[in-house]
Amino acid sequence: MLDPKLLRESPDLVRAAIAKKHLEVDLDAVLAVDAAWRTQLQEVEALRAAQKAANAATASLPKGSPEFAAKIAEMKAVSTQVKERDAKLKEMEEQLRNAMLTLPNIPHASVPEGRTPQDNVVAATHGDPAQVGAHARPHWEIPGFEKLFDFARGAKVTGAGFPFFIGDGAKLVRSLLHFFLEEDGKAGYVEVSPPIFVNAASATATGALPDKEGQMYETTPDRLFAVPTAELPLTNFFRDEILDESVLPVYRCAYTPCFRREAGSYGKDVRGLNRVHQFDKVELLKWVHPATSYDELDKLRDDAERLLQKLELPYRVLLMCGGDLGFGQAKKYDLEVWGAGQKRWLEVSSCSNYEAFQARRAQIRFRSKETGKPELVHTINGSGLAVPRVLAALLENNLQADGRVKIPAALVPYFGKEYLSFQ
RNA sequence: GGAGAGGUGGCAGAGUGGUCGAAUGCGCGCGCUUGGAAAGCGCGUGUAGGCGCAAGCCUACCGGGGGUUCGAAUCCCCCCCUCUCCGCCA
Repeated sequence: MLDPKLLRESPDLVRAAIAKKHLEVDLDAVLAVDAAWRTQLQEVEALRAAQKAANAATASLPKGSPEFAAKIAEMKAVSTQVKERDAKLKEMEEQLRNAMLTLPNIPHASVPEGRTPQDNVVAATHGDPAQVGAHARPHWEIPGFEKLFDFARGAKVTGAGFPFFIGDGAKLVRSLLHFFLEEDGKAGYVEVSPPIFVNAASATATGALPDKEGQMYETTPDRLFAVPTAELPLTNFFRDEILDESVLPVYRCAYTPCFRREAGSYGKDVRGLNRVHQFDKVELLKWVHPATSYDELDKLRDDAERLLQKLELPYRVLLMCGGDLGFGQAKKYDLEVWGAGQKRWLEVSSCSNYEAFQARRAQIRFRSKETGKPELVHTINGSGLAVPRVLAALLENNLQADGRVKIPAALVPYFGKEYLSFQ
């Protein structure tokens, strides 16, 4: 959600933001709703002030006296009027809130212009895609793949996109998670093991509701949502709180399974481990002082990149253009690992600065030492990292002539062996 | 899951349906006092929204939502949470 004051004082900034994100929003309609609401608010508050004054006067009159009775009769009329206008005001408040929710966050000045993924800017490339994967093939075509990654039985037991990981497959998942958490811990992120279901209030505060309602698994009868990312429980940790400025920045990481219904996905995207309904991911999240948020975004991106470097996987960093930015994001980098067999880039981390957009909706603030007043924090998050696609890239890039997969040196202490075998 | 008790400001804790944004204490801030500190004394100390150049003014908020009433922290209903006891259980 945007700052209503910004909308009133600088509507052109908001207009430019909408254009840069290539969204269709009727800003004038929002402004009109806002103006109407303020007029109504002033009317209601004036009436209330009168009502309060009259009530105070009544209190000093002797009960049962003619003056008392007269005053009450008089106030009945005011009361009726307040109720009518107040009902109208509530309606308009709801309208205003809905209108405000249609306004996207403002992209940072450094975000490139552009409409489609083709307009994203390659900010960095690490490793040489051409030099790896001599024996590469799509991971799902590696002989013996289904022994370690059993999609067919997963489909039987639960449904498509819920694979079983078996033997070395399961062990590799566990090794990666352990590796990620250890490395993230060294980088200063405090490990958290959060609930993997959140309530509607939490889902709403981070914007998952109502926008992505159909993308989440929902439980009955309690109406809890299986988390699509640890970002949800993690961000909501400080919901409706005012932090001491001295605790900022707060760095946290969390492993959770992530659940996504992925309605509407199709094609190559969904082959093998590229896109599944349940997957494991370590999420990095920071709550920071607004003055430092872009430095913190870059540092978080470095932290995520370092994981890929240690795994010796080729990857690139995309700076997302305006049109490819999420609704609430001010700036975003995607980390894409090279899938040597599929010959595709696979997104494994999305590092974003939401500035105050999430914080306003979730009411996460800190008390400014300077002003003594509460201010909204900036929130930054990114994966560090998502397991299945890293695993897919590992299989494809490190496949040997003998059909085994070489485990990167950094991972060997966790995996316990230098090779993964499909036998 | 059952029975009971309770949710009030940073914390503790009062509050008869009417001048209660809410006593009092603690904490915190500023000042006085002191050689310095403690104690003591005085003043101040919530959040949000609207209006205003500003000083400031107005409105709302006593777990959340709804209701009764001219008027609700106080009465009624629903929900959430916490505590105690019982049951069940990894």
